[in-house]
Amino acid sequence: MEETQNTEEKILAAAEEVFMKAGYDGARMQEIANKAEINKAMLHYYFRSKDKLFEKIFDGKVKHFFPEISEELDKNQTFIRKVDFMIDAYISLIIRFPYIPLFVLNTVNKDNGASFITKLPISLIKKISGEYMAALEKGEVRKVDPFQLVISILSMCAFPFVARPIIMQAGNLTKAEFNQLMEERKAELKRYLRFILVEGESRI
Amino acid sequence: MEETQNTEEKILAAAEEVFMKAGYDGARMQEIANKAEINKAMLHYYFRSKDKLFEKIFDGKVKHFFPEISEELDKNQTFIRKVDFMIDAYISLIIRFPYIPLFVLNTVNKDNGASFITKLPISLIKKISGEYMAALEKGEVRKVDPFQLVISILSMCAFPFVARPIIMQAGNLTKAEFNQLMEERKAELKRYLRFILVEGESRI
DNA sequence: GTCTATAAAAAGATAGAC
DNA sequence: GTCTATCTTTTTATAGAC
Repeated sequence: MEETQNTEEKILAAAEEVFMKAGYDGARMQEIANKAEINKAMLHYYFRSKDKLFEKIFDGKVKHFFPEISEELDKNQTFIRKVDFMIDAYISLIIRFPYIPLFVLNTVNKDNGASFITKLPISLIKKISGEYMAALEKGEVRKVDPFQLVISILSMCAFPFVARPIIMQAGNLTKAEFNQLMEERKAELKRYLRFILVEGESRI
Repeated sequence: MEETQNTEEKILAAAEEVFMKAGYDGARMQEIANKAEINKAMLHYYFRSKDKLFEKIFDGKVKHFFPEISEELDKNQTFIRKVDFMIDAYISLIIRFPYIPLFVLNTVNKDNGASFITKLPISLIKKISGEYMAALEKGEVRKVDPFQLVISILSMCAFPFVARPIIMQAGNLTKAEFNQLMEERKAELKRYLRFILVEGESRI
């Protein structure tokens, strides 16, 4: 944390924290003001309304909903290695920002959430599908439904984090142990994907 | 809908609808009253407070977060067939009650959500793990981490529904097309699980 | 049990002094 | 830019007549 954090930055940091944990409906402007160590009036002075402040936070965080791997996907690598990279990157990302998945999912599921959906870097999904198709042409991978495949990878990476309290209860885990489980999960998922995409191919 | 739906039932039906879509924080007692076609005072007459009403709804719906397949798991079947059954049952369940996953996940992720977690039928997770271990002993399945496996199955079934707006956007789908995709997903996931657990040698 | 009216509290937003 | 004080609206909850 910087010593020279100005008011706007303090508000943004506080708002991020509160909106992430409580969501839009659960967030309170008073709590944001307290956390930023300023008064409510300042929130409106800088950002006019709760809506506007929320949008600022969403815009800043939405890029962390999907990992930035576009560059990596362009490299000359096998598809399975690209998937490896994606799994590592995605799980690492969410371990760092564990509140983002539920935050984003709630926002886009709200009645007025349609406008937020367009802000997501959805192109990643199509890009991975495209990479898969190219790999299929080369005979690198088995034939599966590309869209379902991408959904499955994202699901297996992201869902455990939104279900964290349940998983912690089921496995009787501490927060540290949960993170450890997610670290180990990377290798496990990479194994799964090999089974799904390449091993046993000769029998099909 | 029954003609002879009394006030309490009307309130519960309305509350369920509103809480499911909006969550606790987003739900408004006035909206529940409107939907139930009674006035707000009645809500408090029957349920005292918003908290109490919410808890009633949660208690009634939480059983639908996991499918009821305990009986099926006890049958003398291969593990892979039990997983098949679970995938079909789970996806069918969520297609019927699409709001439940996000509703439950939000509730257990809230600061005061700890008390709600214990109400989930978490034993299912351990039961499936146990079934897996038995199958492993018999040489029916490959060695994987049982806990990670169960998490993966649940993830692949449930996550697409909480990410529905994103998936619909990415695939340019209508609601009906999305449900169709989820129906097809059953078969795709069953294939995946065969690749993961028994390689290409699955004999049905 | 059901209603209208209203209290009580919470929460977003603004006015105006400095 | 920052603050205190206040307004307005929303929302939960209750009182009391019928």
